Amino acid sequence: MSDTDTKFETEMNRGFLQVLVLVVLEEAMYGYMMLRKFEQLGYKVEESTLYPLLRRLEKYELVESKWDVSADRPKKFYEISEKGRRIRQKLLKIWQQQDFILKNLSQEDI
Amino acid sequence: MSDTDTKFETEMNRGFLQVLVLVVLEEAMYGYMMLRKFEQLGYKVEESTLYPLLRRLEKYELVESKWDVSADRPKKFYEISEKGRRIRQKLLKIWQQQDFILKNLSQEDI
DNA sequence: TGACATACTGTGCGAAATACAGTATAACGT
DNA sequence: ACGTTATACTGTATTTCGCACAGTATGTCA
Repeated sequence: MSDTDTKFETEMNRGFLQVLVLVVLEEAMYGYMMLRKFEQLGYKVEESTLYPLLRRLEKYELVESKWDVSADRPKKFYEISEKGRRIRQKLLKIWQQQDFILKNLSQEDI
Repeated sequence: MSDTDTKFETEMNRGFLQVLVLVVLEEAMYGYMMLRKFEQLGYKVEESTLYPLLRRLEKYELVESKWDVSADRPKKFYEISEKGRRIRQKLLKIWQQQDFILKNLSQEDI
C-alpha cells in the first residue's frame, strides 16, 4: 500500500461522511458513539475528522446539539434539524445520481 | 437555494470525480472532451476543477498524457496507467462499500 | 497505581475545489 | 472584415477540508 493510495482514498471520505452523519443523526447520538457505530459498519473514521465535521454541521445549522450531563461523563448529543433534512435529501439525490453514472460507465471494467 | 447548500454539495464532487475520470480514461480523451461528456451525463464540472485534477492524476502517475498536434488545435490526450487501474479498483471498492452502508441506513428515510 | 477506554477541544499543515484571469486558435454570423 | 462564441489549455489566490498531534478530564479494571 503506497502513500499515493491513501492520498486518493482519503478524498473518498469527504462527500460520503457528510451524508452518513446526516443520515445517522435522524436519531440523537454523540460523537464517540458514532465513531463506534461507523467502526461496526466496517468504516473507520478518525476522531480528528468527525469532531470538526460535527461542529461544522452545527455552525451551518444542519444539526443541533445539547449536552447531557446526567450520566457519568458529559456527552454532547447531536440531532439533525429541518434544514439538515432538506440538505440531506439533496445530497442523497446527488449520491444516487453519481452512483448511477459510475455503475453504468464502469460495469464493463469491474 | 442557499449558499449553505452549494457549500455542502461541492464536497460531493471530490471522491466521485476522481473515480469518474479514472473510469472514463480507460479510453484516451482530452480535457475539454471530458467536460462535454460529463455534461451529457447530466453532471456539470467546472474547467477549473477538472484541469487541475488531470494534472494531479498525472503527477502521481495514475494517468499518462500526450499532445496531439495533428488536428486543428493542440489537444492533450490522457489515458489511464497500470498504476491508475490498480488504484481505480480500490476506489471503486470503497465507493461500493460506502454505497452499501448508505443504502442500508437511509432506506427508511428516502 | 498504571494502563486503557471514554469523550471532547484546539492548533497547524498540506492539499483540493473553485474563482478568476489569462492565452490562443477556429468557426460563425452579420 | 469583425465581433462573438466555442474550443482547449495554463496559472494564481482563496477558502476549507481531513488529519496528525497535543491536550484535558473522568471512569474502569487488572
